[in-house]
Amino acid sequence: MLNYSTSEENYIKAIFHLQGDDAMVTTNELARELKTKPASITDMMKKLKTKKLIHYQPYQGFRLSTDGSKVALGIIRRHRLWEYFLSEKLKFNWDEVHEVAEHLEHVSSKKLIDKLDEYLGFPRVDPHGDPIPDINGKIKFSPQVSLSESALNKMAIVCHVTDQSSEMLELLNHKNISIGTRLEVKKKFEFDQSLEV
Amino acid sequence: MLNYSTSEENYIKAIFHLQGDDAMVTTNELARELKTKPASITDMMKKLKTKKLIHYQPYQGFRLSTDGSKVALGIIRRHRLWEYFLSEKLKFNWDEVHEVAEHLEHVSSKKLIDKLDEYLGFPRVDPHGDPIPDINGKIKFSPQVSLSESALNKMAIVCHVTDQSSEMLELLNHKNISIGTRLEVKKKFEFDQSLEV
DNA sequence: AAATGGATTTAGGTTTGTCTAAATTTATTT
DNA sequence: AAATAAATTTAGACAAACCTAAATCCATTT
Repeated sequence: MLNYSTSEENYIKAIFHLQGDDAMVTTNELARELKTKPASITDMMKKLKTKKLIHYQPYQGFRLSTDGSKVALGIIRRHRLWEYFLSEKLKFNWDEVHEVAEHLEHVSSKKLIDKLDEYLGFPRVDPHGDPIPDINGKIKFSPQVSLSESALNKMAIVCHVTDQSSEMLELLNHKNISIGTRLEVKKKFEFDQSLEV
Repeated sequence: MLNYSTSEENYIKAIFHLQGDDAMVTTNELARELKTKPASITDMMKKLKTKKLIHYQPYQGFRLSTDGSKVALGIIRRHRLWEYFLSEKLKFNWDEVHEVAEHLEHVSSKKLIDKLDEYLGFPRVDPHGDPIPDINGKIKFSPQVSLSESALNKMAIVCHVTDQSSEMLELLNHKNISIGTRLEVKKKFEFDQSLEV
C-alpha cells in the first residue's frame, strides 16, 4: 500500500464523506468542505486521477475509484481508532477527540494501527457511534433510526451523532446525552423541528 | 507556545542532539545528520534565526537559544512518551519504536501529550533508557557508566543504549540484552574493543 | 438559437523546503 | 604572507499545495 500526503488524504477523506451511494461530488462542494478555493480542487483532482484514486472527467464531477475507496477506509479506520483511544483510554471529552484524531490519522504505519486496534479490543464504533472499518477495510453497519423519525414515546438508545459541530457536541454534553444514553421522544414541535426527549 | 512545521522540528531536534554542553554545531554535521545538503541547512538556519530559536553567525556554526531548547525538549518529550507507549502498551519490539515515534512526535497537541503522560504513569525513561522530559521540560538524569569503562567482573544494570542503529538494536535483541538486564564485563579485547559480558 | 450566469478550469504567482552549481569565506600549509 | 583546500553561503531552479484573476464550459432562459 502506497503512502499519500496529508493533503491528498484530506481530499480523499472529504470526497468519501460527500459522495453518497451514487451521486457525483462537485468542485464547489469539495472546496466548501475543505475550506479551499475551487482552483485548488481542480489541481488536486488532476493529481488524484493520475494516481487512479478517483474517476474524473473535467466539468463532470468525481467519485472515488475502488482503490480510492480503500485508501479512504484506511484513513477513516485510523481516525476512528484514535478517537476511541483518546476517549476511552486518555479520557478526552467526547467533543474533543475529533480535532486531535485529525492529526493522528495521518501517521500511516499499518503495524501501529493494527496493534492499536488489538490493544483497544477491536472496537466496532467510535465515540460518535460511527462504525470503525476492520483490518480489511470492512464496515459493519447496524440498523439505525434517526431521532426525528423515531416513534413517539418509544425508548431508543443513542448510537450515533451526525452533526459534529462543536456547538452541537457541547449542547449534548451539557444535557448529558452521549452514546448509549436511553431516550424517548416525548413531543415533536413542527414549527422549528425541535424535539422534547 | 507556537507551532512549528515538521521540518523545523526535525532541524531543532537534530541540533539538540548534536550540540553538547559547549560545542557549536556546523552546517556539514547537521546536513550529514539530516541527510540533506548543506545549502538546505543554511536556508533553515536563517529561518530559525529570525524565529529566535538558534544563535547563528554565518560561517560560525549555531546553537539552540533558550527558546529553541524549550522547543527541542518538547519534541523529545513527545517522542519518548510515544516510544514508551508503543513498547509498553502496544508491545512493539524495542527496536521498532523509534521509527513510528518519529512521526507521532510531530502531532503537537499539548493536552494529548500531557494526558498520554498521565495515562502511562509519568514514566522517567523511554525504552532505550533515555530520560523523558516532564511537563515543564525538566529532565532527570541518573548517574551512568559506559559499559566499556565499567570495572571488570562488576555487576551492572543496563539502563541506556546509545547506538540506535537497527543493526545494533537487532544484535542486542538477539542476545536478549535490554533495559534492566544485569551484566558483568568478563573480558576486554583491546584489538577490536569488543567485550565479553 | 443566442445570451446569460454559474460552475469549472486554466494561467500564472506565492511559500515552503528541497536541490545544484557557483561564489565566497575561513582555515591550513608551505 | 600567499596559495590552496575545505566549509559555507548565495543564486537560481523545482515540486507541492495553495492562491487570484481570467478564460471557458454548460445549462438555462428568453
